Amino acid sequence: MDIELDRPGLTDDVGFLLSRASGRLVRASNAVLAGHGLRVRPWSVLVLACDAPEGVSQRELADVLGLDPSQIVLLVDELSAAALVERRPSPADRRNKLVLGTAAGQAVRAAAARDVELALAAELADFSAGERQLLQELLTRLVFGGGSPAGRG
Amino acid sequence: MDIELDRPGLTDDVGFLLSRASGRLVRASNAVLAGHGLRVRPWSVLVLACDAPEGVSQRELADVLGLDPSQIVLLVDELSAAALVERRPSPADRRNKLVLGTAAGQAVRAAAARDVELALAAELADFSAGERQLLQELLTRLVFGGGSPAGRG
DNA sequence: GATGGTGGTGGATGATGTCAACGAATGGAG
DNA sequence: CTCCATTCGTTGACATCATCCACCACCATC
Repeated sequence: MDIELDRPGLTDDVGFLLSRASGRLVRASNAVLAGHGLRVRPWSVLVLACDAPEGVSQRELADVLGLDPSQIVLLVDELSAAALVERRPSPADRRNKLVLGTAAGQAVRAAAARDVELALAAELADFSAGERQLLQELLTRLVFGGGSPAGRG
Repeated sequence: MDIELDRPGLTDDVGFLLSRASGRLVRASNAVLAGHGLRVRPWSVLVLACDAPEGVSQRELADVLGLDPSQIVLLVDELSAAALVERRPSPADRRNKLVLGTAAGQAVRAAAARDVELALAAELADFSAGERQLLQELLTRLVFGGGSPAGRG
């Protein structure tokens, strides 16, 4: 039986729910990505690299992913060792190293993306398409709306 | 100019958004909780312990928080050392150790909860009350699978 | 060619996530 | 009552992640 308290409990806390939901999806995604030799973090770097036709600088990666630049180095190292991405010095600014997805990287990205989407759909099985869309929009505003790190229009 | 891709990008991925949003709120909460000598994790244990009139078993804590039982041990150790909670053997089942919030724990919980709520409100500044409520409900369903623990509606 | 600012790299340290193994206690089967 | 499977708490180990700081390469300015 449920005991209803007159003060806000932990399960009403958006921060807690976010953390819990995130952990759940990360776990599910990791399980699926393991089949491709990836984890969530390297995979997200791979996706960003493959999505940028002209490559992404590591600073941009750190910015979008909300990670410390030193983490990006290791992530790109790992993907580079697997020949999924490659570092290329920027012609405009040689400080920048543009990260680009290789052909193999593109292939892995596509295959992994499908699996991740399936795992995600399984986690969101109780949600209608509209609800999922709504959740996505709310989260997008939460992440990129306020102190937008990537400066999205 | 923005390049619109015909395939789903990372920033459209609910899992990524969840992870990013969670990280953001955890960071903000940790910053606030540092003033009370706490972090998010120990704080959530404290809240659960204080909310349960008859205490919570460590297994229940691990269950609700989605953590490994071995993590709970360290968390309760830490809170116990700070005299915010205490372990009490369950009268019904001596395997169980019920975790209870002390008077000091209740006080810290109340004070910290206010600060956390303020930090949360700041992060959700762009959201209307209805939108925040909506987000909370969606997340609750995602985490607890529709079987709402707090009995909504 | 100094100076200050930026991007990438490396290292250190504490926190997290995950798993395996152990002792204590319970519940059921003989 | 004894044996056995299960559960709870605990400990230890190990990989990943978060955060910070120092360093070098490069760019822009003067």
